[in-house]
Amino acid sequence: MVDKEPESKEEYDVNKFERPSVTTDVVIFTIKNDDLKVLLIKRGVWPFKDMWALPGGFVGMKESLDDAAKRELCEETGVCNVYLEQLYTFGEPKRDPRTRVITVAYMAVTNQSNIKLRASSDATEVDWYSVYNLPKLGFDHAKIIDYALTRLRYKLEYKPVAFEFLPPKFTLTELQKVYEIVYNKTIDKRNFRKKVNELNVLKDMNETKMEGAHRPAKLYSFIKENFKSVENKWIVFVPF
Amino acid sequence: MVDKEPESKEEYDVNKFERPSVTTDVVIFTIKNDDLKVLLIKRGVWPFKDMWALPGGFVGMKESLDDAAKRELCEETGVCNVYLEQLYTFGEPKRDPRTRVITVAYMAVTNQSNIKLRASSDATEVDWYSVYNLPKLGFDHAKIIDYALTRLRYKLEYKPVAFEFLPPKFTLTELQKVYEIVYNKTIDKRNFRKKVNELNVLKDMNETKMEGAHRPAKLYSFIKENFKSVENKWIVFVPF
DNA sequence: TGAATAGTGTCTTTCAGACAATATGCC
DNA sequence: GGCATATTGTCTGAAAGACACTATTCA
Repeated sequence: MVDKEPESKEEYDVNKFERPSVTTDVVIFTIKNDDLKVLLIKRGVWPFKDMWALPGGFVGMKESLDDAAKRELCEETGVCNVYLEQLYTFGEPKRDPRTRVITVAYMAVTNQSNIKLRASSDATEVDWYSVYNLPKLGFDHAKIIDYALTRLRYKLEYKPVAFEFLPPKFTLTELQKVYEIVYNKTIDKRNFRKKVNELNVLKDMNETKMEGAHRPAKLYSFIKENFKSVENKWIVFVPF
Repeated sequence: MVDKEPESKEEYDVNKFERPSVTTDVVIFTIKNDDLKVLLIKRGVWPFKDMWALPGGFVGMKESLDDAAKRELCEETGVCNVYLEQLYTFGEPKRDPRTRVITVAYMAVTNQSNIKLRASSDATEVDWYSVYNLPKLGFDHAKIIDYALTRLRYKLEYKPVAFEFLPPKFTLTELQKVYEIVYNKTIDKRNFRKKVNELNVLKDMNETKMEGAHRPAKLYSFIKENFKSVENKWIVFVPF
């Protein structure tokens, strides 16, 4: 016996096939205490109860993947309105003990100030951890963070993501520190400034920042419109 | 009334949440008649019946995403055992008129020889189309192909994907043509050979290929083990 | 020997990377 | 003046890019 082929939405049987669950998980980076951190939540429920994991959750039937990632991050951690990009989709059949769960991983970047963490019902604790010193993680989240770090380093080479780590006004030393911390290596100050200058994407704010008994530093802001990724190459310090 | 929190797989209710469908779609590239082509199928069923679309289909509950992409490509088109990499996941709520369908897009590359196309039950026709002259496509598949082409060009800069377009033994002119066709621009022959030579990834097969009344060309093969993407940069002709 | 493609080297320019002294503010 | 960080330019080596002639085969 052969089923009649559906010819419209009304005739289409949505329950014909068994379906997996789809979640989003977000690796959110920030810089705090001169260290690259990711936000983790301590799970309050089975599976991996009491272990740390990435914020994330099920995708609603009527929301886009981007919206789901945004919503989950905001709900679970209080981190809202940040730079977000899709990374990779992890779908090994056994990666979640509950059922078949496919997760669309996202990467986010924010500056540390103005972020007030909050714990949700699913998470007993929320905290920043150094990417170089992670706790034991549930699911395949260690692999996801590893992937996100590779992407972050790669992305910083050719897109102006570094500014997402900084407040709207920043000094050149602060910008350099972002690269140094993400790449975990020191950079020559003169070469750095030479390259940044050639890009013509910074606006001198005619303000200075003083902190300590030394010469104050000029403050700059990033002019997004001036950035041309096709014509100008972006800063490349660590080729992969 | 509050549900008891599940503490094991047995207590977990997989049907608590409504779930989307998940598919894989594959953009497979090849070079044929000096043109970059993608494989399309003419849909035999609703929706988008009689329009062209990417090969793909629903992910099985017990197969990985990579396996699903491989299987669908092989089943629907007869193209099996090829280079495959995950691209991006498209999940706009209205992208499929049947129901909520999230698709994990893949990119594949193969050489044209040895491929015998076959049509499956879902497809009335299977054929190669120039990426520069595509027919009207169903779903958001035009966007997916566009994304794939960008990735392909980018990937060719730093990974040895070009060889996937070629048979095991090839001439330097054939290799150069791959880059010229993918980037849609001409390359200087001497500069190309200089760069390829510096990479030390080719083995002289001590054979020649003759076709026509002119000097025969040497045949080479690619030595995968010699390729070091971290130390050596790969060929970069068209920076993005 | 003419037609067609294979194969080869030099020069110039650009950019990355190494490198150190002066400037400015606070105490 | 001492301390701490900000700011600035030159030189060198490597690699990209422009460019043209000789070699080999067949008809």
